[in-house]
Amino acid sequence: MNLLLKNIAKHVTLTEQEEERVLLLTELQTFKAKTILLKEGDICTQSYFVIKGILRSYTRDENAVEHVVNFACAEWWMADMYSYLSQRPGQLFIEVNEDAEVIVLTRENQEKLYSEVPKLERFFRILIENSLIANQRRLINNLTFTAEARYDLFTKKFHSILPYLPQKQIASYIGVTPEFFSRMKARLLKK
Amino acid sequence: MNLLLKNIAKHVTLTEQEEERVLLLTELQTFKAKTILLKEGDICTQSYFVIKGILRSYTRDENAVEHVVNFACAEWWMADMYSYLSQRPGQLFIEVNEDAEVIVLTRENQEKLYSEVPKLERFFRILIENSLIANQRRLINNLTFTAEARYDLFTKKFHSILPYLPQKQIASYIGVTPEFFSRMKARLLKK
DNA sequence: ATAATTTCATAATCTAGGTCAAGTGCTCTT
DNA sequence: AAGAGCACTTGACCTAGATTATGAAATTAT
Repeated sequence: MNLLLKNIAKHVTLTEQEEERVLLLTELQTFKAKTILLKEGDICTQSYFVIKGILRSYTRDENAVEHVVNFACAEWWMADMYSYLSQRPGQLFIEVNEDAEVIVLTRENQEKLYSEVPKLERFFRILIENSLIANQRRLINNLTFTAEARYDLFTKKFHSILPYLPQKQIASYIGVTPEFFSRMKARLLKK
Repeated sequence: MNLLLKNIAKHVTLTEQEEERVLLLTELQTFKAKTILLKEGDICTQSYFVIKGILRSYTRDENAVEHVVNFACAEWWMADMYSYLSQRPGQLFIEVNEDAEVIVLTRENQEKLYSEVPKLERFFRILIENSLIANQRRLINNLTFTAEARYDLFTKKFHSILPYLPQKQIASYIGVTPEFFSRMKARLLKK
């Protein structure tokens, strides 16, 4: 359970009482693969800190084609940030890719934590900042790199979970069809 | 000058003394079109709140092709967030598109404001949150929409400054070549 | 004003990546 | 153990968008 506390400790130092509060206001839960934690149109009332397993977020376009937005493995957070922050219906699905153990933090409890442990304002601000930076970088990468280069970056970012990801999901994340991805991989192996 | 204060007031309420501090720690500056405020490799030590005119950020890829990352017009912030937050060399250029009047906030003064006016922690957190949301949405749009649909979204987001933007920059922002963009526009006019 | 530079349009050709379709092996039921 | 469904591959064909090139119009500098 203290993986979350360890993670917080990387950015701010809490007293034992403050750590106590964090433990009390979060909850460890386990989910089987294929469980859907959030659907399009839902309001995202909780965020997930992954201890074990893999989560995945995606949207469906007007042709019902799924587009993977992100994966989260151990020590990553997952939520539909738009919906979570605005408390309005979002467009993301969040699904369990591999049997998972996650720490659940409700929006409500996060607000409580903000007032009871103000240092956490700083912690979450840093999280959001990092998330923003990662997003901007990915946007730039999508604009400037070819599918092959994007795949290369992907393998670096997610190498620890690579063998667990179906390649149609990887294809979707980097923005190509599964057919093209399959061909591309075959081409890369020849080199 | 109080456009910034008005903007802050949308999210947090400051006392007169606090507003005083904000005014003292920021500075109004004017820049001619084509001025380069930040270059690739620089450390971004200040962020800009636009009062008048237009700023633009972009990267150059390995073939020296420019990719527009964003535009900022009145009441928008502009910075290389990666570099600004991490204080490490960034990859963005920031250039003045149209003669501009901007409020400059240095990283240093922002830190001062955080400690002198803690409410601003909240203000800037909200800014970053909104920025993250906008970015994620754009990423999803790029993955799910065609160039034509992306152009449509662009005109909605930037309609107020549309006539001032060279179309090669618009093309770059939505991720197509100027030639293709020109033909696409001609095609759209026929409808 | 005039030269120089930049922007925009149009056309011909090319290619990264998409679509549709068929077939092979998996895994998961039951 | 048999079938139903997925995930992946491969092939033939298609298209959105890139590239290269050329010239006209519009800005900018001299």
